[in-house]
Amino acid sequence: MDQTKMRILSAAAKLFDIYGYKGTSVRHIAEEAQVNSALISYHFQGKQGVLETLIASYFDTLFRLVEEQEIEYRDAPPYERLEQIIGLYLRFQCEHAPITRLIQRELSVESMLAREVLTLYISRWKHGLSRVIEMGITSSEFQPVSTDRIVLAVISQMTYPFLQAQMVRQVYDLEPYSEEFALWQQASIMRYLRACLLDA
Amino acid sequence: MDQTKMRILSAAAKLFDIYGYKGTSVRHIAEEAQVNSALISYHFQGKQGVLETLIASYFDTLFRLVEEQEIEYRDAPPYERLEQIIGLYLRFQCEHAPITRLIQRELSVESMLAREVLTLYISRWKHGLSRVIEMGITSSEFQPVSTDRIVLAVISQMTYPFLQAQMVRQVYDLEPYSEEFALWQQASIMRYLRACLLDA
DNA sequence: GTCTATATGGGGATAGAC
DNA sequence: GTCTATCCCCATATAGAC
Repeated sequence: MDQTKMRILSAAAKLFDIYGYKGTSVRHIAEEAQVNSALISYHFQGKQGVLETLIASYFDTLFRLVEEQEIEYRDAPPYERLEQIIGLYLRFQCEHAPITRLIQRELSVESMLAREVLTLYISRWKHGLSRVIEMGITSSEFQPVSTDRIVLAVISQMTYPFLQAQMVRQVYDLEPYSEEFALWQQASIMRYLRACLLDA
Repeated sequence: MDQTKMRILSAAAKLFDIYGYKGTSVRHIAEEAQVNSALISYHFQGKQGVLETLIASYFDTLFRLVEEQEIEYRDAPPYERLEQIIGLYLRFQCEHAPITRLIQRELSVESMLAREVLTLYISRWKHGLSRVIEMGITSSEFQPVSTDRIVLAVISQMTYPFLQAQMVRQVYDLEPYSEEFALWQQASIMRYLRACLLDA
């Protein structure tokens, strides 16, 4: 990928994150990327193409990492695998915070794109967690519970603080991108999971 | 409030929810409300005025309900009060789902309005929960924990499934506005709180 | 309070030169 | 691949008649 395309993508990611997709103009992206505005249509067939490229590469990278980790922890017990996958998701969200926020926000509006992202990517994103839980239930290491509901609760705790980073900073006096926050978040989620999956 | 203003407000709430604030035009609101588009500027000084009115009345209603409940449960033990306030927040979110989604989405974009909502309303929204937890800690009924972090985890579990209602329906096969979902959500949050506040 | 008509600006996209 | 100039559309907001 040549330099111009990269500059456009990172400028767009930054501005979409801050002002939203509709709140960001092609001209503004071009200015931030220090690139002529016509190049955005040339390289990405328009503003929506930029968004789609960002989303696709976000999930492609994530799923590649998940696959690598699944091979590495193939023989680990479910609880440990759960801990690992949650750690991976959290780290990834934090390292790709602008696009995470962008995706989560745009998913909540009605659009063709949102529906496609849900079916193409989000179900697989969820599956990364639910398969590990189901594995633990099958092997009787976890209580038999409604996997979907548990996964939804976990994803809520993982994702909401990143989406509402300004709220977290301003109202909760916490820094959502700090190492300390990530550690607490993981500990909190694992405590929840123990209460659901291990205790009666 | 006369009928025209009401029609505009409910049309706007519906469309802002579905298409987002920026994704909704004044013309579209007027059409949905079956009202002349000039009346929106006349009654609310523009599109942003409609949004501000919706947000203000949402929180005014919520805080009124919270105050009423605080009087009613004045002498109840902290755990029961916690259960009550969470139930109230959940019911309110569900009954005012479009505006809840709208607010949560728009909060995540950088704007003057978002900052004002955070300082004016969200801190008080959080306080409704944190004061009950702090009360329980003071009376030694709860473990001494970081209230802010717990409240953030609770709010995440309460709010994210409503914001991402389409995801919940399409990927999790759950209906976020159903009675059954609300019951499970409350039970799940209380289980989390017991694990944090009561157990070692 | 409500309407019509319109002013004014900004948006995304592209044709065509280099 | 990159730039300039421009087209066309749609948005918000308002002036002024009723």
